[in-house]
Amino acid sequence: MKPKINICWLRRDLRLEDNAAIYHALKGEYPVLLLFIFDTDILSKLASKQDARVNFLHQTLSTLSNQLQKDQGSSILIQHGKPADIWAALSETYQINAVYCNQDYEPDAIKRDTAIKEQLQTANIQFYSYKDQVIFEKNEITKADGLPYTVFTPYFKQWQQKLNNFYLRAYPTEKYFNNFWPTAVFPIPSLNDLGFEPSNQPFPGKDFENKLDGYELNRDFPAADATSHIGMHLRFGTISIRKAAQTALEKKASKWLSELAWRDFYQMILFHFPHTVTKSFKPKYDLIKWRNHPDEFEAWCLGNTGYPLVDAGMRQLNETGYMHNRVRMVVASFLCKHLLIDWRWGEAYFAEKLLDYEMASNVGGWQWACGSGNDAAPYFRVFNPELQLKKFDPKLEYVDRWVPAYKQLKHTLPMVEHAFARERVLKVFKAALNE
DNA sequence: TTTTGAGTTGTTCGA
DNA sequence: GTCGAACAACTCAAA
Repeated sequence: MKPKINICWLRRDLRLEDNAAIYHALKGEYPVLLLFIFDTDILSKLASKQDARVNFLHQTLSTLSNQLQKDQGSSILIQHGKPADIWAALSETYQINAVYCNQDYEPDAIKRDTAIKEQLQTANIQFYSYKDQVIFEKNEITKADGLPYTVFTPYFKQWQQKLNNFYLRAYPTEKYFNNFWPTAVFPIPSLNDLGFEPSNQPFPGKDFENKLDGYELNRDFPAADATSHIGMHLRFGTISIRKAAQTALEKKASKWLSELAWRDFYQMILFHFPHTVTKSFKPKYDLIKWRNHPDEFEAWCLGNTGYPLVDAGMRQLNETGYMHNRVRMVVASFLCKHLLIDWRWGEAYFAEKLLDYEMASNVGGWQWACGSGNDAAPYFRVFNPELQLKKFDPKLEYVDRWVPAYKQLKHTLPMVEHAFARERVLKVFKAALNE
C-alpha cells in the first residue's frame, strides 16, 4: 500500500523558513514531500547554456536538499520535464492527498497552475496556493471603488497604512519540520542532465541588513554600489519578502521600503493587466514609429554607444548579470528615446541577462522609461546621458570600472548627438500621441 | 457629478 | 553658478 502524502511544489520560493506553502502543507495531516520541477517549457526559452540563473537554482536546490536530509531525514524530489507530465506520473507513483504551492502572478504561470489544478482535481487531489512572494497581492490594495490602482503614489499611501505585524509575521515552519516525509536521498539531476553548463558568474550575498543605512543617501551613485542587491534573492524566494519589509521598518529605511512597495505594485499591475507584457499600458504608445535599427541595437547591447555611462552600464550587465538601478534608467531611456528602439527589445535583452530578472518589475520599469507605463514620466523628459554622468558619476569611478579605455580619451564619439536625438524623439512621440 | 490637486528618479532656458 | 519656469496636456484618485 502506497503511503498517503501531501506534496509541496516549490517554484520561486526556495527556502524552508517563513514559507507560506510549506507552512500550510506541514500543518496538514499527511507527511510532506517537497518537489521542484525544472520546467522544460521555461528552460527551452533560455538563450544561453551557461545561464547563471539555472546554475543558481541548481546550487540552491542541492543545498536545500542536503540540509533537509541532514536535519530531517527527508529530501527534495527534483524532476525535469513538462509539469503536466510530471504530475501525471507522480499521481501514479504516490497516493497524493493534496498539493500546496505559492502563488505566481505571471501570465504563463497562472495558465500553468490553472491547468495543473484542474488536472489534479480530476484525480481527486486538492490544489492549494498561497500568497508568499509579495506583502499585498491582487485586490488587497484597491481604490475605494474596488478597482486596482494604476498610479503608485496613492497605492503606496494605502500600502503603508495597511502594513502591520499581521502581514509581516513569519510563518513558523520550523515548528512542524518533523512532518516532512522521511525519505532516502533523491538523486539530483546534474546541470548537464538539464542541458546546461556551469557559469562562473558569482551570485549576490544575502546580508542586505547592513546595506540599508546609507541607502537613501547613496543609492543613486553607481560607483558607491550602495543598493541592496537582493533582487535575485527575492526573485527566487531565497529571502522572505516579509523578513525584508520587517527589517526595513526596524531600520527605518523608508526609501528602501518604498522600493519593496514598487515590487508589490508591479506584481499587482501584472496580475490585473497581463497584456502589458507585450502591449503599452497607455495604448497610444503602440502607435510610435520605432526606428528599430539592428546595428544600433547591437551597439547598445555591447556597450558601444560612445556615451560613457550607457556603455559602462551595458558592460556591467554583460559581464556580471547586474546593473545599477540608476544606470538601468539611463540605458533604457537611451534605447527608447535616443535610438528610437522599441522598449520590448530592451526588455527582452534585460530578461536574458539580468540575474535578478523579474517580469513584473522589468516590464513595468521599461514601460516607465519609455513613457508608456504607469505613472510614466512625460515623454518630453529625455534623460541626458552626459548630464546624468556629471550628476551621478562625476569622477568617472563607475565608468572607469567597466570601460577603462574612456580614461585615455579626451573626447568620446557618441553614436548619435544628444540634442539631435532629443528633437527627433520628441517629434516622433508627439506624432504618435496626437493621432 | 464635478472639481481639485497631483503625478519616482528630468532637462533646458533665460534671468 | 543658481533659480524658477516651461515643457503639454492628460489622467488618475479622492473629496
